[in-house]
Amino acid sequence: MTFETEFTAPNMQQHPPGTSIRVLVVDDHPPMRVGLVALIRSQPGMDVVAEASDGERAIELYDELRPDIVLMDLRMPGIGGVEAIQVIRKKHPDARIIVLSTYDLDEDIHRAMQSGARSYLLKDMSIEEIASTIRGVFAGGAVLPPSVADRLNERAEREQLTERERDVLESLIKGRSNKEIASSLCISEDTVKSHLKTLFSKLHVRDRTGAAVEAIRHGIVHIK
Amino acid sequence: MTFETEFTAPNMQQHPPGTSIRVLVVDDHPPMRVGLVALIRSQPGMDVVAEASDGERAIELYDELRPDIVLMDLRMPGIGGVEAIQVIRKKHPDARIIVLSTYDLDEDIHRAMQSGARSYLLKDMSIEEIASTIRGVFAGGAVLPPSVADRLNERAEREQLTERERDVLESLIKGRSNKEIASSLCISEDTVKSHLKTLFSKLHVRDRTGAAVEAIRHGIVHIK
DNA sequence: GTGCCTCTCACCCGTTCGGGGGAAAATCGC
DNA sequence: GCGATTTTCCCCCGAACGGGTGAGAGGCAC
Repeated sequence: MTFETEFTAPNMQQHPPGTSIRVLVVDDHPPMRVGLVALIRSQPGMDVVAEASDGERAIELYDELRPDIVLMDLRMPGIGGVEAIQVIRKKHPDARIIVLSTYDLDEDIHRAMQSGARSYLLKDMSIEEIASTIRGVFAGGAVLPPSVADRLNERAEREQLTERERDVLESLIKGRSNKEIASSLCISEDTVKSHLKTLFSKLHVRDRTGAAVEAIRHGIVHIK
Repeated sequence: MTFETEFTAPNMQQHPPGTSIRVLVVDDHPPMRVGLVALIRSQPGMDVVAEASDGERAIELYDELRPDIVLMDLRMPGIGGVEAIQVIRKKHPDARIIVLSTYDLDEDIHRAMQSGARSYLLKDMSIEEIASTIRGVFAGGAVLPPSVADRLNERAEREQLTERERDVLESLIKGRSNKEIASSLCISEDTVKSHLKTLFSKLHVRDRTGAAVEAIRHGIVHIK
């Protein structure tokens, strides 16, 4: 699986005169919402039709308004961005959703893209990049800025964890010993150690502490 | 050390007609800067005199413009917010700086306040809270919204780590064994174990993995 | 079927880790 | 100077951990 890098130039798509790209903005930070709305309204041929501060409201507003583009933050209270994307795309497979995240947590990028997001932007990008990505996605493509495509591919090249390995990892981060992980997952301690061995080699670490740090660093497991 | 909660009502301070509260906005995320600027400009008696996207530029601009208020993000590339606050306050002890952070990482709150920030805001706060805090700090007080004061006090009640303990903790998070930590800090392995014992009890964990997770969770040590 | 992967479990063995003590310097505030 | 804190080091010891190796059961693909 490789992500393409067809980054579009600004204004590549001329929309019909009189109509605008209708955007739904979803972010839990009020000043960020103000910024995104101002940014979009300042662009010719673009308008904000609604704002939401969580995933649940975003789903409602999508159903109601059918915007052309959704600009979706990932980490939000309640229903997060990834889940909201899944719900929206299930009902509306043609929904065009662009993920906008603070972190370059590769695991979240991956989950969002697999859930059907068309593009992924980081908040440290310029307003030009953001605007041109909206135009590009509206024009129909899965538009990714080069830097993001690189990160996605880097993530894709990383070794995948199995479901069970993830379970062990989560349990480990809760501070449990091998014995406790075993009983919480209803398997033997030897099996836990077996999973840990493959886990260490996949994450390129040599002990549980390294595994915990690496998992948190890459957003494989969320704490907080 | 206890932080007071004298949260001010909006518009508590009437500034002289004709003059405005001159604000410097510092944040590395372009859309967030747009939002903060729009938010401030929309408030009567407030204006943005400049924007910066990193600590270094913020320091330059403060020297040049002497704004009434600095709205400062903490996590930025290059010189971070805490260091920028320290530099500015050293030259200008009367500088009024408000920290604006995405995370409620208690350790960063604490460092920023100890470096001389007058108040601390989180990005999930409303534009009303942000505006009224700017007015309050301009009026002269150290204004903290109640929720933030709570978090600060919670942090203050937590047990303090000594410098050496912090060194050991950082080294631990780099994935080092006790022996490696010892040689990297030029002390004996027994000393490392001794520090770890007190570290575990202060952080209320029982092993190095728990210590690593807890340190990252509370922002005591930054990864990434 | 044959292969591949995942999940499960087992045994051995050396190392590391963490808890329990104790204690001597150095630093700092009062 | 005196007490508190910090930093340094030491000992003992059992439990936990991690590496090596092997292997059976189940699922899926070709």
